[in-house]
Amino acid sequence: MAQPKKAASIWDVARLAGVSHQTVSRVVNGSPRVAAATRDKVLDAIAELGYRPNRLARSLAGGAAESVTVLTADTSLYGAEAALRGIERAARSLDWSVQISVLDPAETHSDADIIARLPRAGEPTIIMAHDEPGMRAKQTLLDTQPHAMVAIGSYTAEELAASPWLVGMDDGKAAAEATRYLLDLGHDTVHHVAIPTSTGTFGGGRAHRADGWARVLREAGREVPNLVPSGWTIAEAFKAVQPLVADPDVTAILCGNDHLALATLRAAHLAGRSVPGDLSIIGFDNTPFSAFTTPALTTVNQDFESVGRGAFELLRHRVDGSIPRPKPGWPEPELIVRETSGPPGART
Amino acid sequence: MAQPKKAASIWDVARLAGVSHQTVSRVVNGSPRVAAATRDKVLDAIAELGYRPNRLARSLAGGAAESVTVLTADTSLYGAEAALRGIERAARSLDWSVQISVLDPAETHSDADIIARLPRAGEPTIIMAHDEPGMRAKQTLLDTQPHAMVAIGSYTAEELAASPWLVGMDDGKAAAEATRYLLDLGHDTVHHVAIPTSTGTFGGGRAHRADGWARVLREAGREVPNLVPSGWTIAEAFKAVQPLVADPDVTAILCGNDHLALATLRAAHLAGRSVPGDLSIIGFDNTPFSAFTTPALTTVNQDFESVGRGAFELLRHRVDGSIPRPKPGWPEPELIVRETSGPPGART
DNA sequence: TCGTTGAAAGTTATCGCTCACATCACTCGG
DNA sequence: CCGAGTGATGTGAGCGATAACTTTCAACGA
Repeated sequence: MAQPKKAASIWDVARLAGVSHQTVSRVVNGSPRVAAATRDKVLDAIAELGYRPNRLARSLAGGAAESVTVLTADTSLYGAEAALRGIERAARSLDWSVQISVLDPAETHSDADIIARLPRAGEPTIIMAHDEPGMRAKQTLLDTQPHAMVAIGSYTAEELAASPWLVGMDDGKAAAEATRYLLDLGHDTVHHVAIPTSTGTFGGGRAHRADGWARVLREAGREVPNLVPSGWTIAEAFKAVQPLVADPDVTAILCGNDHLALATLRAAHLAGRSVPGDLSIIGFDNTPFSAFTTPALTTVNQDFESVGRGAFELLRHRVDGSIPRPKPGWPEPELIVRETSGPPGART
Repeated sequence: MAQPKKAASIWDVARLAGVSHQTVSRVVNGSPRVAAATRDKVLDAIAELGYRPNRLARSLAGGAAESVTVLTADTSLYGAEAALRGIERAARSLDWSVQISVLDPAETHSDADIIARLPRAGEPTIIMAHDEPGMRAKQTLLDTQPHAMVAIGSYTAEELAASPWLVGMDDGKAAAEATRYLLDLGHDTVHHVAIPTSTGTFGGGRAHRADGWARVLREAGREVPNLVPSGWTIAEAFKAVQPLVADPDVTAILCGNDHLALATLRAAHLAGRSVPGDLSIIGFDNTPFSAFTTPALTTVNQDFESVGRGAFELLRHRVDGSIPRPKPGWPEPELIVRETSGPPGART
């Protein structure tokens, strides 16, 4: 066993069972036109040799896909992780395999670079990245194999309808809802600490969370405060929100995700401001920890896992050219009110 | 473009460049024995056709591995996620591809089931799972392809030395250190809320964190309290620690990971116990959020990403039969004292 | 001048499997 | 009693590369 003894091939099984390789193939793939006795012989041989089909050879020969590659920006983000889980589950249940490839935000990936990550031309691919390299990857795939790619992100209903290769949720609407909720609570205005994708500094400008927030403020005739940009890490956010929590006029902050909200909560605490008494904080994503912070975070729940599953389904259909576009069968983002939000000056 | 136009193969390139397919192969693989003029012709053809090698075919023919499959239990655990990131980074830098396959803890996976997840016989595999299915997967691979598998986990120095296919850190030592630290602070004893892998109910019984904890208590001549078992989720932990936080005699709790610690912190808060005044809480893993809770969690830092990288390196060497075993070049687990720990009855 | 040498390029076999077709042995209707 | 029909198998050709030879041909030394 220590010796990497060559693995059994379909031919070895065929020889041992005394049949042709094609018959073995039929048995393995569950073809109905095989005599029961023959099937048993083959099955025995397979067991004895410990044979198992080589997926590589199979896809090479058959052209059957049965494999997805996920191009992602950062698996440490809760949303990305959950979506990946959804993809994996869905794929697994159909016996597809899942490859992941992390796009480094620091590097500039050339088209060739991106293409090189796919195991073969026409490889079904899901893109989960909204940063510069992600956008580039999207464009590259759109140009080379539009029928075998799908992108996950946050899009408005119109965008989703316009591009059959887009999957996502309208978190702009959710951000609007959260903002309106804070306004209704009596806050004069709401500040926004934004995740990098919301700063709209690169092509495409996915700034939906920020858009929804700004729209509601304008509709309510309020001043739209400068958006506070933050990096993805909690530490960056902690730094970014310092001026905000130090300003006593700021009574409500909508954060781009729960990590930023946690940083804001911490910063507020250290600045001596009580939450939600002096300051209301709302997060985004309903990250598992969010229900257990002190005070517990008010946040927006998003079912990323379903989105991941949906992306896989859509991709599968696009690849085999069937059904045009399945309905997004997942719940809309929804505000979950916990303990970090309340009326201004409510000193609990 | 809408039509899944067949991708260019090496033959197409050869034809266009007016050379043999082998010459194209030489150019693609950077063989030195190709005339400059020929190389240019081929390169032009490649560019014109947008040709790119098919990895499947390449591995089929060459036998070159260039692919790892990661069998993991749960990508939502910080440790697993970080290790996966480490693996991906290391693999990517060598141009290997990474497959992931999530083992469902609820299902009982048969050997065949596990084997079926690997794209081919002898597929290099890294196992990151300590639950029932993970153990089974480990055994299966150990039996069928010991030279092409590596397992990540927490092991003692002796275990690591004994099994050349093991990679990990000695978190038992770290747990011991944390326990000793609490004892030195003046606590009579330390309670332990354990992650599922520490309850030792299944084969192998990886109970290192709990072991280290119990050992120190015994060495100090203290009573070893009953270990409090918890599930992986924060909600489960929250439920499990209720009796603990309700008991005023409990002054120090070591938690199996930061999520459990967060739940404990929350439960303590709701039970009206101040931290660290009435109760000290220590977590494990130094999860990103742990520095930003209020109060900030004292925890044990572990460099999972390095472990992941190390696992990949080891696997690579095992596969090609080189170097017996590289030294684990990552930092040992280390206690990070923040705000949730202090002397008993210290009412800050 | 002829054989030697070695770089450059071409040929052929293979990897493990699926596809499309060919073959073979029966069974059944006229 | 024979050809058609049908289910069970076998045969051969790729899929897209790489590996291991073989061939071609110009340069070079004796």
